[in-house]
Amino acid sequence: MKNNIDENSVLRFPPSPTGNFHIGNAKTALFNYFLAKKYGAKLKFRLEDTDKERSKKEYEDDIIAGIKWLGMDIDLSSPYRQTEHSGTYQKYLEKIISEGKAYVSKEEVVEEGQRAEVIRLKNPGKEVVFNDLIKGEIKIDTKELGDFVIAKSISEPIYHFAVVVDDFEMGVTHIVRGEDGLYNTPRQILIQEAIGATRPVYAHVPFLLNEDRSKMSKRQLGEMVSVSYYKKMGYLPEALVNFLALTGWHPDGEKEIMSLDEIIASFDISKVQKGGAIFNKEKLLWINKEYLKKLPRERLLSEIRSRLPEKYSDLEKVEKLLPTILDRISIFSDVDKMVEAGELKYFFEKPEYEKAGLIWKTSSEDETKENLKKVLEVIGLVDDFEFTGDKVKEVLWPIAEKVGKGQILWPTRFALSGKDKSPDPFTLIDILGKKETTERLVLAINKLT
RNA sequence: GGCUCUAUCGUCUAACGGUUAGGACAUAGCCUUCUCAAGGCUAGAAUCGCGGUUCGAUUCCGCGUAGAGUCACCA
Repeated sequence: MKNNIDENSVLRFPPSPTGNFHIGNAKTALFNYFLAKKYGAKLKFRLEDTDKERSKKEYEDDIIAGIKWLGMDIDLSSPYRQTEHSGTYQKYLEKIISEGKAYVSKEEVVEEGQRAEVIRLKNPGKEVVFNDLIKGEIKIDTKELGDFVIAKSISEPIYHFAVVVDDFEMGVTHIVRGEDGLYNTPRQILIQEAIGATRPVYAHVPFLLNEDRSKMSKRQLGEMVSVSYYKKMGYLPEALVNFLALTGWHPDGEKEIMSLDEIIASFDISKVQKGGAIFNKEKLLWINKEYLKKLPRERLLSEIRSRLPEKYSDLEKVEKLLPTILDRISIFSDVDKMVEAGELKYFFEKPEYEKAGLIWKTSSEDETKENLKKVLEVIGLVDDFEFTGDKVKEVLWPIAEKVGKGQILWPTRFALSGKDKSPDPFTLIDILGKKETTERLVLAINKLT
């Protein structure tokens, strides 16, 4: 289906500031953004803040911060606020009432808070048909809707009416929104026809789903539904954008790691999947790691250092440690986990351990002591000024091969780390340096009798 | 329940009506290794069911089935 989007088109992103920026909302915002950028169309930002009870400034700020963080270059300086256009709604309401297309209706008050009078649209009761860019032709019979309510009073339009008026006033030509809007579309089309608005082109983007295929919810996924969570957890926004683009859409080739520009260039709304997609967090993690690998060293260093405690601040050491850390993290908050698990501690201070840990499974205490002495001796032969893990490996490896690699390498590594699991001894030696390595070996030897 | 939408490996997805149904994540195994991580290689894994149309259906149509969404004086 032709989407007819060009540089004269107007798209929109209209969140209501009644909650934190939802990841599903970010997905539709992104799809709008890809389209706007690709075709040079406008993307207007609107705040649907008519619900005064639930709308909050903090949510508005959260949404704006999220848009910026994701790297969407949208003009956020003067959003169209529904609360600033009440006069406009009233004008249209009065117009269609006077034309007999809507009317003030007397209501029976059943519940508390119900109005005795509301405004209803005179529903022609026809079948509404529209072509959705993603879903295809949709036919819905509006008869059962009856004369539905469009405003609580002449100055209080309800959502559907406000949206239609806003889109018309803003010159919106393409509405790309979440799938939940699909069923709202026919009644909005009816309102459009009543006020004499032109019909925009629709595209309904499928949901992001929970594991059980229900709509992604805070109830099931907690904080994971909020964009701010990903920032907090140290995901890279580029990775999130790449991931979100890939849920429900796929480029022509098999390349999945794509820059924003590449996504924009190849994005095609007609190829968006019709069904929802379960949020695959493992894949997101993998994508993030791919982006991490490509990150400039300086940036990596500063992000990681900012997550290390004060006592691990030795710059030279952290620089040496960088590849080791990078191998073990997918997101920056994994650094926090490493710190908590004590996986970094032994790089900065001497480890504490029981001597039994030093002994390789097929070895004895005596043998271990002898082997460590041997290691110490050999390491002593490597010149101070060319002391690196590789140099040590050159001299130690032949011995390890002769005596048994487990016999030599396990106690060496354990003496340096005090851990069953750690990077290999040469990496440790490289990071620790000659003096510290020697000291730790001596301590280990002295533990053994 | 009415209405609407959806249906390819566990997950995200490719495939003008003609492919040994492709890729990625995850999983398993192997390699590399003293351990862990990373990396490399390999493997298993799918067209929801039944009918039709067609020389030929993952693809088109119908009916089932399953799932989701929606049925406000919320947005």
